[in-house]
Amino acid sequence: MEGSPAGRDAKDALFAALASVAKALGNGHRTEIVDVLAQGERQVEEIAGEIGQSVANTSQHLQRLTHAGLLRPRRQGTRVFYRLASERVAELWSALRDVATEHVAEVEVLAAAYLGSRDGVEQLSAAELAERLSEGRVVVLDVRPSREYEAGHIAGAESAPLSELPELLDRFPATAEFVAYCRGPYCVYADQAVRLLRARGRTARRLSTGFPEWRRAGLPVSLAGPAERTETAATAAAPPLTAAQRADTR
Amino acid sequence: MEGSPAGRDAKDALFAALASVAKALGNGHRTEIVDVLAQGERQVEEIAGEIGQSVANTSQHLQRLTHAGLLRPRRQGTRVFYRLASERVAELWSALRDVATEHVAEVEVLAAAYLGSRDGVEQLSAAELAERLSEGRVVVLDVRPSREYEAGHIAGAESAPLSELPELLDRFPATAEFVAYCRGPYCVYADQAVRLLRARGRTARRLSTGFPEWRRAGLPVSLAGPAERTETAATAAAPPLTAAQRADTR
DNA sequence: CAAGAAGTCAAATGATAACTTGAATAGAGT
DNA sequence: ACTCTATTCAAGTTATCATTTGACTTCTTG
Repeated sequence: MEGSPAGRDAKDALFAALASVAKALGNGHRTEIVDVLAQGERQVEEIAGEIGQSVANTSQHLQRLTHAGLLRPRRQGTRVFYRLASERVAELWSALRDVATEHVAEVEVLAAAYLGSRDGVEQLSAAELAERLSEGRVVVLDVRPSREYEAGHIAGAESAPLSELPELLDRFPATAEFVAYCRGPYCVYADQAVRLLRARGRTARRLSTGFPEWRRAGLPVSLAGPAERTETAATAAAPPLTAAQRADTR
Repeated sequence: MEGSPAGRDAKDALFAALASVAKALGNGHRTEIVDVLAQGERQVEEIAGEIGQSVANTSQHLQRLTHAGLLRPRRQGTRVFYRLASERVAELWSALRDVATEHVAEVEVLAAAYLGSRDGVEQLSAAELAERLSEGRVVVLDVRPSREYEAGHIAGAESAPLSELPELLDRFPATAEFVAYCRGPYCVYADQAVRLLRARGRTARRLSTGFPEWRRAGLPVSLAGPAERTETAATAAAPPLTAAQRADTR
């Protein structure tokens, strides 16, 4: 009854199909793609640029992800825009990242190598930021490319791409408490912004996660739309999106 | 600044490390292993039996999972017991299954082939079951092997492995409303139990998920321990385990 | 210390994967 | 119809994966 050869082949086929989704995520370039698309849809060439691969190769990766059900392409004339198939895909990516962060020792080392020394880059959880934000005690900086800011950002955040950050600084009092965020926990921009700010004697920390996680947690965001609208946990889409919250409150 | 070749190699290495976890799950046999281990620790030979593979091959799969950080082995004399590295691994498995279920059309077909026609096997969400259970309106049957029942089960459930189910039936009134559950959404036992019960004119449904999901949702369970104890959401470990809840309430 | 049991290792196999290169589509603009 | 652009396809190479087989290690027990 247990390992009965009865349903053996059927069971193997079923679990192989479940595993096919993991297989699609089992490549560094494809996880990078998912990470980028968590910010919003992109066309092939843009994605290729982001992951530093040829367009042909990127196209094949995109097709594997699509066939695995993780992406949904949208044709527009000669262009193809890819986006995540659903919010759940972003949640899966989050869960994967969390497990890797917790159980793969190598990740810590590689993250330090990529993000730079994290000494002096203090982190802040989404819950803490939400609290301070509601009390108006912080200046929140969105250091992603401005296009991503425009597609949606933390309610009340300023757009401050790294290149423009120095000039923007004069607008804020010397005592301002800054919090920078970008795409996710392994996005460099926020770390660089914090280092830049601290080098200029400012008080700055980074959000431990990124915009997609903040949004999934139902925290207040501003989204691009017919008319720009601000959503909060109260007005957000029906289900309270519990799955994302652990990722944010740690 | 974007695809700057500066941190290119470091970024690739980091994302490759994150993807390594997905790679470990990217094989049907290994996902089966994770599914089994979500019920509790097992030794190599048992696992090999469950997945219908040779011990040597199973051992290598177990080692890949271990090196990826998903499992934690425990030696005891000549035996090695494998278990999931943490609850988060089970959450990752859940997230993966959910995405596959939602976005991979093939899964539905293969599930039907493995579980048998699901006509007449009505499902019940964990939330619904929790409600009926608290009102004492159902008989909950744990149709996993009794060892798994003993390691932990839904509070108030009866152990009813398929082979013993027919005899047990006499103990319950003809009007009893049964709910069967087993390892997870793709576990056959519960479906078979429901069909068996209905063939005998009983009223029966299956829990849509399984014991691990129920437990992670903080719903009441009985766990094996020094003294058998019953835990509920109130007495359970500190964080309310929000991540699991979506999986259960659907 | 010999014998057995439980796992692991090593080598060999056929199958997939990743990336490159160059060619092929398929809309859009002229 | 020509041409440009964005994307995909096809073929080929090298690397990695899954599985089998048989030998090996390491504990336990007589």
